[in-house]
Amino acid sequence: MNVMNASPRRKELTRLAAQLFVQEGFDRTTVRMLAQEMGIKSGSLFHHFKDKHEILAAVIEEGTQNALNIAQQALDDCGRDPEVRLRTMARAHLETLFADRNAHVVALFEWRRLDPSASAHLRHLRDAYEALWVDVIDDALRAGILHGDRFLVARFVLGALNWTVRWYDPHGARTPDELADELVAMLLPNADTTNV
Amino acid sequence: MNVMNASPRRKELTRLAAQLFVQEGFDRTTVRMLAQEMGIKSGSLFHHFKDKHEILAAVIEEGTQNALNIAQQALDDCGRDPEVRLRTMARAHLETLFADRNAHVVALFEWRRLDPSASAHLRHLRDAYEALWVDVIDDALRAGILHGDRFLVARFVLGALNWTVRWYDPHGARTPDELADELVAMLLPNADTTNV
DNA sequence: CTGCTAACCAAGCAAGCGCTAGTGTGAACT
DNA sequence: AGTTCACACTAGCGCTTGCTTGGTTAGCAG
Repeated sequence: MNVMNASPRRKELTRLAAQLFVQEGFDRTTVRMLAQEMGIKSGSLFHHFKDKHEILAAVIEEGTQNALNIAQQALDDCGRDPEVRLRTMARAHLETLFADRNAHVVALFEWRRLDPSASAHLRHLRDAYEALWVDVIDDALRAGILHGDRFLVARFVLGALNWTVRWYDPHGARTPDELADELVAMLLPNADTTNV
Repeated sequence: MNVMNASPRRKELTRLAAQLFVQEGFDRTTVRMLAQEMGIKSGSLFHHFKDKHEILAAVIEEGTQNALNIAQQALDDCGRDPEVRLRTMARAHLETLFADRNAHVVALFEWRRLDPSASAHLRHLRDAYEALWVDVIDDALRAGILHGDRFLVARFVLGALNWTVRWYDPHGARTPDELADELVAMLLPNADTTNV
């Protein structure tokens, strides 16, 4: 079941919803709050979305689909060198994470509020994204610049990156790209990228 | 303001609350559900806790205090070698994370539902815990077995470890200790700890 | 026996919740 | 000119929420 954000109006509403979901959390965000933020009355909201859960699904789909597109594009453009691909992927991850910050925070922390049907569809999207990572990490393992179990390494790296939404300020001292490079440098101590 | 879990009755109620908060999330857990799980009526609950938010604070305090104690103890017992200390800290972290799993999952994902007064007190506890980590990582940096910015490395490592609650099954193939060792091995490729 | 306290219960209030039903309204198409 | 349709509104239903109130019970100290 594809949720689809066809109309531009709906896409805008989804963006606003994402912001509120981050501020308040899904459960504490009422349809009346959502409607007010959108400049309409609460009843009108159900013309665009069949129920509150569909709004959540729309938010998460939007963010995940974007992440997938950006990562795919970045990988296509960056050549075959395993170290470069690893760095590219880390950069792409943080780039989306802070470009679509609201949508991703919702995806990471409100995942469980999805109803089962939407959850199944969105898990496929997320798995596709994770597969890109496992692929890149596989290359790095074969090249001998990383060590360990492929899935384990992927999850450790994704964990470290996703956790950044908890403490990193994108307007602070470091750019997302620098942050990504620092993580890769920590993992690949043979390269002399101990700058910054 | 210390929340305190003085009475043993209250401690038991806190443990049950943690379980429900994990299952349902704080917002979706009603006082009636909590009361039923505890074998009492919803009104009686407010004899033990002044309001629902105090239950959340009690859960989080319990878990964080435990983590601090365990880590402190483990560090006191493990000598001065930086690599050993790093491994010890990672093991201690995963040990608490899955021993007091419910309390920690709540602490990680329901943090924002705390009211400001409790939040301030508990942030101090958490900062004290994070300080232990920064200390250990400082040693590792000075010894040259890790590279990068001290806070950055600490947060990447904590991110990778905390994220494990999302995918790791403590009853699966790997013990928490093995998991911790794999992470350290990934970070310290000079050591030949690529076993398991 | 009396007085005190911790622990509990029954009943229910006021507020807020997601969502529905029925009704315009103005722009676009026929 | 008539029809359609996307979009919005008003009003409120039925239910659940956190929490309060006033009272009961059992255990224990003097």
